[in-house]
Amino acid sequence: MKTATLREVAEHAGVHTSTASRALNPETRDGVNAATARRVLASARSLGYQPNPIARSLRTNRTYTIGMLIPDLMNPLFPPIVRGAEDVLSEFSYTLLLANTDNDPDRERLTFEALRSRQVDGFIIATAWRSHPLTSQAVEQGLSVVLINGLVDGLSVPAVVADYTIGIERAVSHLVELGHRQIAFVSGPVRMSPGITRLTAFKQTMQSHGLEPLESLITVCDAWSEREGARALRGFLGGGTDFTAVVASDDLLALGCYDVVSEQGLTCPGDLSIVGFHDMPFVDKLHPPLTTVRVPHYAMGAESARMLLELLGQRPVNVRVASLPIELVLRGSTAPPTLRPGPHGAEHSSSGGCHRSWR
Amino acid sequence: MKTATLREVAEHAGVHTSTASRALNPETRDGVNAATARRVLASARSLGYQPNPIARSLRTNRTYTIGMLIPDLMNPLFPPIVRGAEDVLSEFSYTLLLANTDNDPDRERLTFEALRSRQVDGFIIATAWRSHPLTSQAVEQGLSVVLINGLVDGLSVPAVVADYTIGIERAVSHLVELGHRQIAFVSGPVRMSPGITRLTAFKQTMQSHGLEPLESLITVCDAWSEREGARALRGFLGGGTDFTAVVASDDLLALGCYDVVSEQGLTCPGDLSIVGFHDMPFVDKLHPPLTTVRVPHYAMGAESARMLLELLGQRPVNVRVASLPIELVLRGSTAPPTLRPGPHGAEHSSSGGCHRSWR
DNA sequence: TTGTATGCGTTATCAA
DNA sequence: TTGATAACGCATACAA
Repeated sequence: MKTATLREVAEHAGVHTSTASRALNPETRDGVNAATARRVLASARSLGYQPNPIARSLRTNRTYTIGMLIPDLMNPLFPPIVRGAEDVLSEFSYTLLLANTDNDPDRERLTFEALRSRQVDGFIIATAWRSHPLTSQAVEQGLSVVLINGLVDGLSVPAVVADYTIGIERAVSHLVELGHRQIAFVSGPVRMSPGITRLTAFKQTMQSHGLEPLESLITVCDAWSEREGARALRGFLGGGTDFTAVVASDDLLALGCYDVVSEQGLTCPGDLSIVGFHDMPFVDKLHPPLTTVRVPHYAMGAESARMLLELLGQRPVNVRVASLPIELVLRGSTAPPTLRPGPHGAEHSSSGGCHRSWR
Repeated sequence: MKTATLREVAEHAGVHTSTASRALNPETRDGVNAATARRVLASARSLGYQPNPIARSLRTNRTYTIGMLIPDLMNPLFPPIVRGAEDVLSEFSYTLLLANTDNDPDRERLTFEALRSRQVDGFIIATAWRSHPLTSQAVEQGLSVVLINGLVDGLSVPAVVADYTIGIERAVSHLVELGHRQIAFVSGPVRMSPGITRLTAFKQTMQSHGLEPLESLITVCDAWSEREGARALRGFLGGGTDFTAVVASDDLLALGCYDVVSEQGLTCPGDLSIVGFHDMPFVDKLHPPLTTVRVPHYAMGAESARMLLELLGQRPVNVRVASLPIELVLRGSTAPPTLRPGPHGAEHSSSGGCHRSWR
């Protein structure tokens, strides 16, 4: 089932392949007699001509394909990102080559080279390492790269992120407004861009409310996983420092906290308010529904593709970082702290809202 | 940043390009002097030679790319399927081209043609329509296609599915063992292969237990969505036929049932047992945790890729349908029917376990 | 405005 | 065992 070739179209129209080529290509069509152009187009249609992108690519060094590197499609973060990118890419007749890296440097390198050797026109990279030689080298070599979900330290490269800082700000402020003063933070890995950004934002927001972010109420996790989230909360509960609320840097971390809450016979939000981050699918179905920061993943994916396409365009474009708006989604996992009779009792005292009963 | 070409390698090694090509290609390497071969390989390595797949494809008509058509990556079903496929494809140096179709025939056709014109070596198609001209034509034209998640009526084509029938059997039998007799079924679209398969399995299993599948307790939904699931359950509740349990053909449908349960002030599993299908991520976190049929999506994706690769291999292979094992995951949404005092009261009577109180 | 000629980087056929 | 040559399908510099 071979499709017609340019030559066949040309013969059918009674012109030479070069003329046919020009007529078929909108860019060069005006250099050809309108009548012949019409004739060629008619022939092409009648023969069901489809240009062979392989041959074209060999000639033009453009494949109209984009390589996308993500850690793991099975992390609920990524499907909407990928889908957003694919939607705009396909709109512009680009095709997406997708590869998972599991955040494993070797696998990253391998898949990157595989895509590169396939002559993809550009890359969308979703591995959010702050230090990422792969990206640095790619940029150095003049490859077109757009980062999504994070930045690389010290590297000027187009990127799409969300207003993570504002997200954390909203989360913390919400808790403070509810009356919480002792707020714990479950941080994602600080070697990853969103991890450090959110941790920093947490500390700053606390201070801007006149609250001290206590080291004993901050745990930096090794991964964005439920297990790590659970570990963090267990640590807080056994750590001897009172707290009435937890901000998690990610919904999976928050889910881990949920597990510990029921494991320890506590209640949320009665004993402990919890805020997540990302608004993953179905966290509104949890018990209680998770208050969380909604990140516009689909829009981010779409924007990253638009940015890359722009980068690939003729005219030079200045590097920029798009930061998409974010919102706090109020649900059932946050409430005012319960004032239980404690040794001091005052809401603002260091052990106010003392919940040590669940230790 | 151009990579070295074959010609450069040949010159460096002091041989002709054709010799270099032969030396580099394991298939043809034995047709070349061992010493020269070594010399060529050394040159290639020292120049960092990477074959240009575009040029190779133009010549060989093989791209080592696979096109994958899925309805929507944002449906939690598909990420593991895609990931499974990508993992084995990349293992064999194939690259995945991914496209979403939204089950829209026009978009399907467009993306299919786009991938085809890119000369993908084969297709993995995850749109489970029972009647699918696209697939039929592709097969007719001799394209390599593997279906995943469904079959096309009357078409002999390799496919990977799971034992959906057994899954439904287990679900229904589980409910029957718990004592349920009036069991409703929320069916997916019957124009889709998994939809009709599960509906048929439900009816058969009911009959095998000596129970009559009542039309008034079966609703065929238009989509695998929460909204449709909710609509179905509302219909049952307002339909005048008693029932104590619901089997949903999909977890999203089951989620819709959950919504109606709380909307109507009912309890699950107290008033109503619910079984889902698929074991989507996080349904174990629902309240109550969803009893559901676990479908091995990742393994299915991986198997579909293996099958396609085999199909692409040299020796002809007979069409087959791989049906992967499935299991029922018992969680909190199923329990024995509550025996409330009803007009008849007998457990096995037609209105036994009458729960009309929630009408 | 159209045709000629050439090359993109490979592989495959044929001779030597 | 190796080299010369053509061809895959298209785009483009140049000539007409």
